[in-house]
Amino acid sequence: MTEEKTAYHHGDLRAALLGAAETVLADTGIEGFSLRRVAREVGVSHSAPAHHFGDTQGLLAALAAEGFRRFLAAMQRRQAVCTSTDPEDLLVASGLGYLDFTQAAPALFKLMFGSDRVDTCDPDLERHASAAFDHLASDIARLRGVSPYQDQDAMADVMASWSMVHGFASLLLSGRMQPVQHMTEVEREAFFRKVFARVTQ
Amino acid sequence: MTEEKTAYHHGDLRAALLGAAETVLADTGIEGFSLRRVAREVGVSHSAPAHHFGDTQGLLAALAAEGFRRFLAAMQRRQAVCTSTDPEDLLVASGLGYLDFTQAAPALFKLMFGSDRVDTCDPDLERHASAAFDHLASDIARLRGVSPYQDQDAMADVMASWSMVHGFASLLLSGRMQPVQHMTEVEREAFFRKVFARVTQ
DNA sequence: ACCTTATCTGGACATTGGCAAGATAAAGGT
DNA sequence: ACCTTTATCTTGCCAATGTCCAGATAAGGT
Repeated sequence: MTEEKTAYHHGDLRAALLGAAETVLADTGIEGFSLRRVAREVGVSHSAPAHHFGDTQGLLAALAAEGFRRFLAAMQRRQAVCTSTDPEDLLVASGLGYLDFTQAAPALFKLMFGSDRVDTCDPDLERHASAAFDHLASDIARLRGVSPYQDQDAMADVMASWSMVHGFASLLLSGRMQPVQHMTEVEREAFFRKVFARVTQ
Repeated sequence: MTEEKTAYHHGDLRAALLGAAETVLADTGIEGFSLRRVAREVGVSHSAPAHHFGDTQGLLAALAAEGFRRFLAAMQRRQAVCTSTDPEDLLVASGLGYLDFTQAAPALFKLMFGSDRVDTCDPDLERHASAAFDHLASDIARLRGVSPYQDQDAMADVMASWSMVHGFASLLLSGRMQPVQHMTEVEREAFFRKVFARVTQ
């Protein structure tokens, strides 16, 4: 029951499919994504995934949920290595983590935010997406001293910083931000800090 | 050679296909987009589009180019009805035009920025995308009194405002901006002005 | 009139997602 | 031990899709 011996009952097909799905996604992009290829990659029949995820939407929703988990982790990681305790620096750190994620897993990022192929009603997905949003909200709460959920100006701050970093990342990925496209990683980070500063004052 | 009589030689198949493609795109989304359905909609054989656009990528690239044309027009329209001559107001007007377009043609917008299914090397597409970018750059040039192409701070301003409005629009479309989702149109515009003000100072 | 070129049709093929029926294994109750 | 139930996976099937290819049809130039 360990590996490669059992023809039937893979053991942990669900996880294996998710892993393969991410590979395929990164390889072919969302539009070229194929459920059958994922199955082939894992070495199971073409309709094996159905039992675990229902259909393609289901698999992609699960993958997107996993994406949001890592997305949040990326923001927290940057904050963890941030020596400062200044709320503004911590917000910037989150922004940098945001960018880290989009650069490391562009296709996954597009899936999470842009795609029509995910079941956005998936409760697990909703939960993890909300968790990521809450992280940003708490960054702003720390910065402004008031919860965005109770103060409309603070909520506008949340939306402003979120829109900024999200737009920056999206444009970068879509290849339409020519002047930034050819920068080195350090240059890009410096440039982002400069841009992001316009919203954190 | 006017209408519906000629079986062969449709007359203006290229334009008809583009029109139908937009309808199909709005109807099924990018991922559900089907070349054969576009052909069916127009009433031609399934491989008629190939001669005009090559393949699906080609058609979608042409559609995206047309999208950028209208995208620019939407920004200019808002500026045209803007009574003020204050550079800041004019920039905000562009932002509102940006939003107008994304709300009016969400699928087209996603195609233009998010999709892997368009041939991004298409020269016509490149040209119109650049024109839209230049419009924003000139808005900033007017506001800062210096061309972004010659001043890195001004370029950071361009990227900041572009990222902001683009992120705002994208998040709105992806349905992940819950607090703003349920606003009326006027509320949303007021909120956007508030958010966007954070980048125009 | 003839030839060239542009435009469109129709058939073919591999690939895809989803469905239904069946095979195989694990678990659970007696 | 045995039998039943459930979970898991396979196989065969279907309609739909994108792209290629050979041809049919029209338009234009000579």
